[in-house]
Amino acid sequence: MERQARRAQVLRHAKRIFARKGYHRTNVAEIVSQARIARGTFYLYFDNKKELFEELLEQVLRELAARIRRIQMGPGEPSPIEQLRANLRRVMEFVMAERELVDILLNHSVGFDKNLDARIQEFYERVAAQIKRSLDLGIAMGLVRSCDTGVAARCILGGVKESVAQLSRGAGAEVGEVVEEVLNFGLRGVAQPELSGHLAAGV
Amino acid sequence: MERQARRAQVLRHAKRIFARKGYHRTNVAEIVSQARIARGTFYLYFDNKKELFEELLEQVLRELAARIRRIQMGPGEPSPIEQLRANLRRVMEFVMAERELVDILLNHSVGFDKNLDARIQEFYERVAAQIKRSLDLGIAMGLVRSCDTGVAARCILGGVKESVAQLSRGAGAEVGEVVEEVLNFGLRGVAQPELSGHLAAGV
Amino acid sequence: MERQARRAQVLRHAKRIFARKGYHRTNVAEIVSQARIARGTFYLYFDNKKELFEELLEQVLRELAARIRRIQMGPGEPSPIEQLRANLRRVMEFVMAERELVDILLNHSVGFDKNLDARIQEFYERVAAQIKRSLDLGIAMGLVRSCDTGVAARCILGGVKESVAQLSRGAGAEVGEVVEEVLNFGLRGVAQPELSGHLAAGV
Amino acid sequence: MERQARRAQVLRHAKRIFARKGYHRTNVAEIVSQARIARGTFYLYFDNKKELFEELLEQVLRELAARIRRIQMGPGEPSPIEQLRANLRRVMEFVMAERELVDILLNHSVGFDKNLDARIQEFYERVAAQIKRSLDLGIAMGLVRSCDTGVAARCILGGVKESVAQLSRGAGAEVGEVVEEVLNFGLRGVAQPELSGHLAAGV
DNA sequence: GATGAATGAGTCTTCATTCAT
DNA sequence: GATGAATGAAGACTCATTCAT
Repeated sequence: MERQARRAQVLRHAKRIFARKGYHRTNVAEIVSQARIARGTFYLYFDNKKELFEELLEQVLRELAARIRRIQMGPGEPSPIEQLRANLRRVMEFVMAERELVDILLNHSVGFDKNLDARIQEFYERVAAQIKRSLDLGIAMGLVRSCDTGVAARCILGGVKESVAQLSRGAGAEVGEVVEEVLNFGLRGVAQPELSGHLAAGV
Repeated sequence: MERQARRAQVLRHAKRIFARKGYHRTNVAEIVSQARIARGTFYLYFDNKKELFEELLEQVLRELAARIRRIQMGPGEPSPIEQLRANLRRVMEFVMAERELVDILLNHSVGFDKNLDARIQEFYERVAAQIKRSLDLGIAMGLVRSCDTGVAARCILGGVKESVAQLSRGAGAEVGEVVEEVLNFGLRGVAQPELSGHLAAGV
Repeated sequence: MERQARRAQVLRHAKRIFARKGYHRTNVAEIVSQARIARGTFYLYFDNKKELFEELLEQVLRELAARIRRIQMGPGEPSPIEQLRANLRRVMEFVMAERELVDILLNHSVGFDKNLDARIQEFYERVAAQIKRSLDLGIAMGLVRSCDTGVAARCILGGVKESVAQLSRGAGAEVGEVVEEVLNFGLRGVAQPELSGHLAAGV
Repeated sequence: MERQARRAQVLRHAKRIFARKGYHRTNVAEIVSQARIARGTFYLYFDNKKELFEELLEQVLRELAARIRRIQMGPGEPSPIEQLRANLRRVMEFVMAERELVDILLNHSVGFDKNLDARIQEFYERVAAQIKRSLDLGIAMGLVRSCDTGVAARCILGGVKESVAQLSRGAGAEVGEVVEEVLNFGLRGVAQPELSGHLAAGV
């Protein structure tokens, strides 16, 4: 486990630097200097610079994926809206706890490498598809207005991403308030007009 | 005007390559090879690689800014919703016409340089502020529900960005449909519940 | 003669720039820009940058050589000292009139090119040899003390060069005073001790 | 000290090449090839080509400065003339031992860079000033004839420089003879006529 | 003759990665 | 395992010279 501790140490420092300067402007020299290890040691733990970066990216995608849970419809489950709220809250709390990681995902990862681009693209695609499925179900249940659920899903995803970025930047409101507003906005955007009125201020 | 034609030629090729590979992975050698000019010729028209990139970025920001017009409230003006629709349409049409440029903005520009980052940040900030002002006005006029307009503005901006990206990627629906859906979604997301019902399918 | 005028114009500007920045840091772009001619035109008048530089150097060496006259011993000639003084004066007056050219010779010409180095070396060698011959003659005539005339000739040449540089730099005394002091110093340095006393203040 | 040895190795080779070809015509490729190191290794030891050159220049100026000692007038000190002779000898011996370094100073350093030019200029200025002070003192003591000591100092400096260059070129006499002749010449050039006779052949 | 756009060889410098100790 | 000196491929930029108009 000594090995894992070393890796973690390097990852921690690399994360900070990647978040600040991006992949290309970060050089191995700075990582090893910050992590207080020798240049050669770096390559004992990571195949190369790119692999390290990918590992950080994998970390953030895995964690985010874990925090976005599928809506459960069984009896005894919290209401769907409550589950959405919980999802959002888990995502936003992660954002606040791991700003640097989120920064890497949001700002420094696209256009860096074909494979990685695809990996990230795929993640968002999956999230968007999950939202779309929920919307389609909502329509079937008469809760969601009839609409192009593909586009609507993108709008919701985009709204969340932008709010996440804003939150990570440290500007704007508290996590709780942002969660409520994003949820409120998203729900009203797709809700059946007749139901929209029932969405109270606190949703 | 010969000079401008040459510049344009180089810009055209560079745009394509930057869009595909990003700033760092694009090298001057490839630009000049694609543009069928000699290495030195490049430097007759641009100070350096960065300056060329910035010019492309400036181009897209300028064009987008020009296409997003402030909502006019005077008599004889089209309805605010119609003006929003026109804004969205102009933006989306530009996206379709200049996918590569939009790609550069969306995927390859953040985390590249302090100044450029700030330049882009500022652009989005301005757009978000414009949206927020509209929402605040909407609240005063009783058209928009009471909400955290800062967060809501970010949600709208995010939704547009994500839809734009999707559109640029070539996936999904037609421009017209996307415009309508984004508009519809955004309006309902912030509209007074009583008015939401009046937003017909075609808004 | 139009052609000669053009050449002269370019030479004049090039001279100034070479004097200020040296051969390597002066580029053809600046020369043609200052001379208000097109880049291509430059090559109608000069084979290349180096040739232009050599021409300037040739100019200064030729002019200096012309101003350093062999001492004439016949009856009716001015005294040898008077002839030395005239030589020195002619050299120094040229220095003051053509500082830029002298600067090129003194500061920017050595170590630039094998051939040119040899050319300059040879010039100084010739001057040194001339001085040495005079000293040898002086010894034969009992005017000059017995000494290593090779080294003494170098000392005299060095003294003149250094004084010339100082003069060109604009620091120090008037031409007349410098001429007298250099002459006085040089003569005393080599004169027979018995004659040294006869060299009055004004030599 | 390993590091110092490496630096020294590179400096040694660079010195030789700079001496032969000057700063601009020497390229890093040749230095590393001669020093049998890789291109990148060069930059482990020196920031860039210019810094390396400056270090060599600094070396020669520092060493020369150390070898030129102020004349001490106290009892028990060697006679002033003996001290001058020792200074000259130390300088000339350094010249013979480090011809390449001296070549760099004498032939390749002027007109290369504003700062460096100033650095060298200043060095000579200081030496000239030191000579001038000695002459002024000599006048006060009745040993030196009344003269423009500024110009005389330049003549002496020039004589030494020229002799040094000659010596470095390998032409001419032995160090010992040159020292004696330069000293003799310089002293007689400025001595009170009455004393000039007392300066025997061996000064 | 004059022009100036175009050329491309030449140079410095960076940095991810390796390997002998 | 750890080290850090060494490597060399890669890339940006300059500038003397040419040549079609």
